[in-house]
Amino acid sequence: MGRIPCSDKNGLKKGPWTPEEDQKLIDYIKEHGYGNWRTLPKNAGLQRCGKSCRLRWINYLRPDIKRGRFSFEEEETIIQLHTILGNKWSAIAARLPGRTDNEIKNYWNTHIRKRLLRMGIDPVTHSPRLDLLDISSILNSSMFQNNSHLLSSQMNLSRLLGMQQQSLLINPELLKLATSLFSSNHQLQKNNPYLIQQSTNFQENQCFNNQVVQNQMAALVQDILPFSDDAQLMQFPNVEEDFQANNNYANFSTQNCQMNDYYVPVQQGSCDQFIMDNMIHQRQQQQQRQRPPPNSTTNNNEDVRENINYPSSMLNFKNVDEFI
DNA sequence: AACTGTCGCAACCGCAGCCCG
DNA sequence: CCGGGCTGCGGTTGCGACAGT
Repeated sequence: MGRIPCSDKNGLKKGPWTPEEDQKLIDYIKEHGYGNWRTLPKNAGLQRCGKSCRLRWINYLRPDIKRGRFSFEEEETIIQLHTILGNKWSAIAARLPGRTDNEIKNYWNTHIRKRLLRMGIDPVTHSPRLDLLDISSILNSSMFQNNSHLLSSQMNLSRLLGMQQQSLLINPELLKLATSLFSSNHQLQKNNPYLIQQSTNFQENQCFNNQVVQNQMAALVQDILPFSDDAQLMQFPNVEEDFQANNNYANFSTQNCQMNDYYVPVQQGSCDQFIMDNMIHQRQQQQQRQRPPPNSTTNNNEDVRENINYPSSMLNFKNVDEFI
């Protein structure tokens, strides 16, 4: 595998490493440790450049390398970290013991990225991609009918869109984005069996989905009217309060929300997003316990993965600085 | 069986940033 | 401050494996 070996100007070998070369590098580093990659190949008796030696060691020969397929938890972690860090593969790898930046990068490009695209999620922004839904069908949608405060949000947005009709017509991309965000709640429920169908609490999901849409709508309004007071017309209710009151989720602190192994201090205004993230995390853990054991067949695991739709909140982190 | 297209991944390339004289 | 050397990172390449026809 890899490129055809070829010698460069300095007569150094390139291309795939042979087992003999690997052994030489391993033996040398075991005895002397690594460091000064420039002089290492010469000292180790290798016809390679230091860069190539370093890459081989870091990505393949290191004893703590974890080989094999990424676990579901690792996959989730990669997506979450990518939301925060972007293509900072080395930073992501630092939080995944035994995995290299190269491996994570390859896995992202060959698996996760494609899956997100299939789900209609932009792998770069982690937001729903623009679609071609008609605004009228969205505004007439019944998605908000059972939720009074969301209905008022809808009315506010309708008013807003009316006021901004001209600019939206001028900028069709914004119009598409608006329709996309309105439709995302419906799509979440329709296309997200992972999240919705396996839950025992529909109200909980409804609350979560509404929050996702509200957050995105709020962001959209800021995009549409970044310098206008009209943006203030969009007054989204505090779902966190509503949620805690109705569902007794007292274990979610408004000051510190646990995310995986991190305790993340967050600002009051954005904690609701973390609460939703936490809900998803707990639900995932619950579902994880219900999944087949890891030694079940690869095909089964693959089938499970291929049917997974990642919750939107998983792809929508806030308080990046605090998390890092 | 032969051909073609696609996928996965190891390895390379170029650049940016850091360090040191 | 400046320039050269070194390291590390992210993007890209290209081959082998595999699936589809």
